Amino acid sequence: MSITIGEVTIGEAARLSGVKVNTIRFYEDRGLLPAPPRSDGNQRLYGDDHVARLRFIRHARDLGFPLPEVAELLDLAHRPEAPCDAADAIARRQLAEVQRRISQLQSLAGELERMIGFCAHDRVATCRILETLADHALCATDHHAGRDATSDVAIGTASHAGP
Amino acid sequence: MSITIGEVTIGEAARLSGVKVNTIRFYEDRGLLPAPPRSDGNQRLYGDDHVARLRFIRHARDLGFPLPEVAELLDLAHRPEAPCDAADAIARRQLAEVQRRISQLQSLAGELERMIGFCAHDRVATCRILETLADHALCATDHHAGRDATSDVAIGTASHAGP
DNA sequence: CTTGCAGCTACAGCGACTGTAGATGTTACG
DNA sequence: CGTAACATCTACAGTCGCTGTAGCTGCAAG
Repeated sequence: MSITIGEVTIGEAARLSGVKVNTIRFYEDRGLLPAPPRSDGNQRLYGDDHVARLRFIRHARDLGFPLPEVAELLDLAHRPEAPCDAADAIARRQLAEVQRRISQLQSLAGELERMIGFCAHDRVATCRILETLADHALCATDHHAGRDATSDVAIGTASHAGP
Repeated sequence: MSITIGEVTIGEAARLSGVKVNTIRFYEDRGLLPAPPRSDGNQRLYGDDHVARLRFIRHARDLGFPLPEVAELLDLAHRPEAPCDAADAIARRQLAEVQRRISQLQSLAGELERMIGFCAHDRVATCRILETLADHALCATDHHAGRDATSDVAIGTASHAGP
């Protein structure tokens, strides 16, 4: 018989996995997806296992795992007897990273909200948003510089002071 | 007189602004910072206005504004008579983007927490983390594909089905 | 006069793709 | 069977926002 069910082209694999065609080739190049057999006309032919692997990669990527960690997870996934501590560690590391990014973004959102709330919707000259950026610019690096910044510093296109 | 106070080298400007030397040159290249005058020995000489501008850029970048928007904000900042709606719009756009990223990351963290919570800390064969990735891999793209994925798909190195 | 750091230009590299050019393969229609 | 339209092939450039490097030159101190 030799029924090779589910052997699909790269385009079909892309459709089935939700990974773009170019990205599939990219993953192959990076060793995340083994090189598939080719047709007579040199076209890649993928089986269900490839497609499943692509979906695994896609999901892991959606969760924010960088490619090296995705590779690690894939590696673990096909060694069923290995202890799962490693996978746990990777997931926890990733969770910590994600939480770090969330709190970073939250303080950032808070500052943006404050900026927007203060905006008088008048002229740029009195715009709190730009003032905030300029003011913070002046004080944000006090730990770098001892010099007391004069408050009349222009943000404009630095016209160079004549010699 | 022609007292050109505060003319500093690039290294000093870096220290004062918190922007790295290479990054300052990069910003100049990208048109965010005007090319400063040079010394006899061809070295850049920055004034207070340049340093203030660098601090403005740095703060805007810290808030996550991409460079083109930073450029827009800088543009606005030195046109004091322009209405500040544009700055407001940029800030609001940025806030929306940040909030979008936060909620994305939060659902992501939720999923990671669920994965980790379910982990039996046994063998990979029963590891919920890897199963979650594989399972979701199988259902996550149902909207792409009509084909009902068989549940015995291996994630392992796609050994190609013989012809 | 030498030492050593700071600055100069120009370019390669990161991560994770995306998009393109130009050649070939495959398929549908007449 | 021909042809048109589309899919795939390889190979490489571009994206973003830097960072780091190599191999120079400038400059202040001892």
